[in-house]
Amino acid sequence: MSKEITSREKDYSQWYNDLILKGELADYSAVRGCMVIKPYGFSLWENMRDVLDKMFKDTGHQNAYFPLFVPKSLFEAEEKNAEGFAKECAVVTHYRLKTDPENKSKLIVDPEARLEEELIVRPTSEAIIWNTYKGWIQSYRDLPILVNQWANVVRWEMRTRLFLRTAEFLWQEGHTAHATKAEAIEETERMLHVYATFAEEYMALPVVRGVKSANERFAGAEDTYCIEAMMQDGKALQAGTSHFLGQNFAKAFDVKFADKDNKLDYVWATSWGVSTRLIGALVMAHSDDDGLVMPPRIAPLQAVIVPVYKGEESKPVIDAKAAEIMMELKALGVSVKYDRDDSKRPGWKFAEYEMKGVPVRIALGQRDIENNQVEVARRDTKEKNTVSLEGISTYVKELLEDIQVAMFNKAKNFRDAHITKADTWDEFVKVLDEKGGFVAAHWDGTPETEEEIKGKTKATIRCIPLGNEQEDGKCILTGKPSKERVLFARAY
RNA sequence: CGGGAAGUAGCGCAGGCCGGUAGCGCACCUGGUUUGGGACCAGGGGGUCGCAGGUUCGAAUCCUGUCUUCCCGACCA
Repeated sequence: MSKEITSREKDYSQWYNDLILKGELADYSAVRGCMVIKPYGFSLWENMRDVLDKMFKDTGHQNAYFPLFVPKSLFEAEEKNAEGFAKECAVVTHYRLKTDPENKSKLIVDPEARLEEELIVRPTSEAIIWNTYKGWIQSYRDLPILVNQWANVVRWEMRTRLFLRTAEFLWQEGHTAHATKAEAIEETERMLHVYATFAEEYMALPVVRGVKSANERFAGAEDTYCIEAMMQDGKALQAGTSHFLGQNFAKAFDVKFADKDNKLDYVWATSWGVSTRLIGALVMAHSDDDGLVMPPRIAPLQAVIVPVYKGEESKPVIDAKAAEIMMELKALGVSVKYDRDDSKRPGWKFAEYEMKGVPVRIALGQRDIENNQVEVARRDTKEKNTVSLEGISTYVKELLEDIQVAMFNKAKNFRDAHITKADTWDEFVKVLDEKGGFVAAHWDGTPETEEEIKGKTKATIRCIPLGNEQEDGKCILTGKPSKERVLFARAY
């Protein structure tokens, strides 16, 4: 069984790659660092997108779309933001190819078609959006602007990994403009909580809500809020960020508004995003050595019915019963597929749907029909039960909810068991090396200390949790006084 | 971007050192028997060896360059 997947213990990285490739979420492509998201993986993304999109709209946002290209002069306007991304920008310098005079079958870049101003392929859209907002905002009556866009962005990463870090990826980026600082901060926090709710309730992924240290802050932000998740190998993964941008972009793009007293002030801004990286988080948080495990609420397929034929005459009987069950399940809003492909045997299908993480499998054979029952298997625990056909659809519907809750609890127990307090340097290093996970430790609050800890251990401050307990202590490295513990971890 | 490894049929691999025109398993196609955890029998199709040059009578094999991927590192909201 599962002969095709490398076990976590043997090679965690290979296990992850195997799941993505063999679970048919994505493929490598001919372009360095760029992947093909396959239909099954894209279906998962669509489900995530649909839920998030509704949450954004329920909190007052509208979708819009801005250009892929950003003129260099706009890009460099907000200095810190530009600096932060400069090293990983793809740049368009020409607008035409021509036939190679030395080889008619080849094309070359036409040296005479150089752009007067280079275009940056967006690594994020603050620049082009704030340049646009300048024209949209004159008075407080134009505020707030609550806009989101679903888009692709490009960051020329040195080293890529499927879903976790690719040169091009899909995401959403919300960009809002507000009349007051308080309102912008409120928005930043609201969207962080939207992300946390989505991660926990739909992806069954427990997250820590927190604030980034200065070192980890988004380039151009005053504050970066984040949700941090814990993977099965004990490494942390940033699953979403929400930024309070202050007036930095308004100043860089000269976006002012007149308040009720006709006084001019710069607009306050936020931006927030989650990406297809969440799929990587989902894979690494829930899957096992037999394949993917999909949380029911966003699973591309929630249930599959596998017929177990016994002779030619059993086929119409089983097909008819399966059709009944399908109808019932669909009526309850369960996505279900009947796999009557006769070229594959049941055992093959069992393994296949386990690989793809389909939450519930129903095996239906002649024997079952005679006994008015089916065999129902749940993917998360591999438990199999014989269930009466009476009320089967309700049973499955409830089982899907049970699985959703069980997956979250399992991941949360793991996460909670991997938050370890450390009070001495030796202890700190030992936990990182031997156990992994988050280490809650005191820190003197300086970027220099964080940098030094990173240099020594590869661990960074993942976040300062919101509502963090205040407690006097001494910095793990310098021994200087500290008022609270922060969460360190090695991270993706 | 530095170090290491790899690229031969859809997938996984052998062949390469000692150049002579490509092989195995799975998958695929046809027919049949099957079907409660990756079925079996018989017959059959498919690749010119990542790409581009070079050496040679002849290159999967030797040489050079290049592209893609994996692992480690540096880098990275």
